[in-house]
Amino acid sequence: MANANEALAALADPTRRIVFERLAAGPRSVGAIAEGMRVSRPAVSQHLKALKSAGLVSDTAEGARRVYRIDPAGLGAIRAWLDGFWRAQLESFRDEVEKDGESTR
Amino acid sequence: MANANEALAALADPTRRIVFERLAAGPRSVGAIAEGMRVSRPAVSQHLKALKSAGLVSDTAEGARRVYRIDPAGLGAIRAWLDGFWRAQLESFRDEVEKDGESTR
DNA sequence: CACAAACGTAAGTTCATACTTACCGTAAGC
DNA sequence: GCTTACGGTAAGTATGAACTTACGTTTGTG
Repeated sequence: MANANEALAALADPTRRIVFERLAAGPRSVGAIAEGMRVSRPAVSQHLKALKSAGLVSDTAEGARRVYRIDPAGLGAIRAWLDGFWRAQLESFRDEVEKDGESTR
Repeated sequence: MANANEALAALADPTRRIVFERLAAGPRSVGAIAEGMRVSRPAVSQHLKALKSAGLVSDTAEGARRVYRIDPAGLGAIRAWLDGFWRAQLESFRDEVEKDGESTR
């Protein structure tokens, strides 16, 4: 839980990113998240399960409803993974400065 | 090209992450990347195509071979997207301090 | 105590995509 | 001019996963 691999895989799905971005605005219940979305509420539940397993969200029982909020752990894992690449990349740059070649993007 | 969505989707695949991580060690040809991997060389080619479309790698023709290297643009897109969440999350934290509830991870 | 609301889960379907083999173009070596 | 590396692309297949509807469970309400 909260490893970069699973977190990246979880955020790959567009619908799941929408769910996640809605939670960025503040904690919400499942129904509130699903409201106005194009997928059914059970679908949102399944996405929340995946996000939770990836350490990206956490939930709290609040009576009959269940409030989800963003868990910084998952974000942190991705950020750490990313930072590793930044560093490696900088070193790699330093190793081979001055090298041309038409980069075909 | 180089938007966070596509970059995240590209890095979701485990095999593609391996390819990407190999490139983090330094620029390599397609054959060199595929060497020792469990998938065929054409598979690696297809993954490189996806990574390139996501702005995560760039390639250079070097005689008969084609050398791939990491493109910082894709990483930057993800990082920017991530930083937005960091900020939003901090504000959201500040808004509702002091709130208990057993967080069931 | 019955009914409604909120949510998770099971089962099944459908569509995406990661892989394979086969083929084709291009650059280098004899 | 042939033949051998190198790598991209086409076509076809199969596994996974993102949905749907249906159902069960818990809480709150009359």
